[in-house]
Amino acid sequence: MPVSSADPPGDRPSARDAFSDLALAVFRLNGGLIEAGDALVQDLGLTSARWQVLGAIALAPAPLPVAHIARNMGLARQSVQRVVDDMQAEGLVRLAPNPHHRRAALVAMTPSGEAAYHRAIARKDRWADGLTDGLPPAAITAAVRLLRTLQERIDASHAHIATLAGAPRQESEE
Amino acid sequence: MPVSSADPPGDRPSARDAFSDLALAVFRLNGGLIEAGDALVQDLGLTSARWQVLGAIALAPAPLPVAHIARNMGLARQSVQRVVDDMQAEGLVRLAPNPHHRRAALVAMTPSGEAAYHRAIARKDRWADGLTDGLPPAAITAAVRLLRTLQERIDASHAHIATLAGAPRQESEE
DNA sequence: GTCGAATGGACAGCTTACTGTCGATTGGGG
DNA sequence: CCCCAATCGACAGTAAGCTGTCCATTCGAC
Repeated sequence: MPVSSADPPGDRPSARDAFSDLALAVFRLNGGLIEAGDALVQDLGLTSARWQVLGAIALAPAPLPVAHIARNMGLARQSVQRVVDDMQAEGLVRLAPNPHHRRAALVAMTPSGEAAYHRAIARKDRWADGLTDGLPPAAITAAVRLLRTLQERIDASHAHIATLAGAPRQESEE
Repeated sequence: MPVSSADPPGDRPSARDAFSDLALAVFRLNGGLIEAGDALVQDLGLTSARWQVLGAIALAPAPLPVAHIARNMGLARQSVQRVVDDMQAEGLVRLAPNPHHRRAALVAMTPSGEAAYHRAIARKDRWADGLTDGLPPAAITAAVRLLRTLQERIDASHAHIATLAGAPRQESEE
């Protein structure tokens, strides 16, 4: 998405500008988290993406097929598929036959995958302790709630976006 | 980065878990914003990435070389370079000679680039009005502040990460 | 029982970020 | 004055997301 203009001249910061600032902050933090996550687990044979997939596997009560994992993560099937293929080739994950569907194998961690995942979590926890030191937990959870609310509204706004983008004129006057 | 485990059993949500939840929310919202931004400006010949680069150009008081724009955006030079090349090929942006450096041309918007950019902003504003409706602006700015604080701490934590990742043992005991 | 929709994987190709390496240009220290 | 460090662009290659198309499998409606 976009870039904010400088916040407003004199008055209260409009929700518009606050939203733009938030979008910028999300883009930057996304990059920072991925970069830091990669550095944190690099020597375990993991990356941020692999770690996230392992997390989705760990979170599920039973092994799932790739497409199901992708749905849980909010990603496209193929994105997860490639990561799983790579991890399978390196022995972090294995594919178990699915009694309910012949082609849709179930993805499960190997012992070495579990070991890497747990070491990753331990590192993340110690890292997070430093990052959140002195920040009120309530502030963090409030931010999480706000981000999730926006996420839900965005997911629900596809029709509105089509209107805004499709409307031939009328956008010159906002 | 990672995935949270379920939030804690009975007690207060630990900052650790809140942090994991925040990371997840940031990943998802990042994806949602990019997707929505792409849809919003698609017919203008823009993408979220192009729009952000144009924003960085618009924000600067004077035209800048690619490497400088990239620094301002927190991205790698090459990422911006390719987007600029594409936009130049399509006439959204033009390269002006740099009096101070023969090879480092200055990037400036063409009139058609400016037009697209302003239409994009108008759409974003109307979209943002809907998304933030009923949300207290203070909540948004508070979230922005939190995200920026974390961003700064992450940027400053590279040494710490190296310690956590490098320390051969000791991570089994957190 | 059969057909069709929903779901899943495979294959191919695109976008946007990254990295590393190279040569060109500039400007400052000795 | 010269050389070195910093900066910039070019080129090449990687990671991680996306899309679209195709075929296989399953399951439910009829």
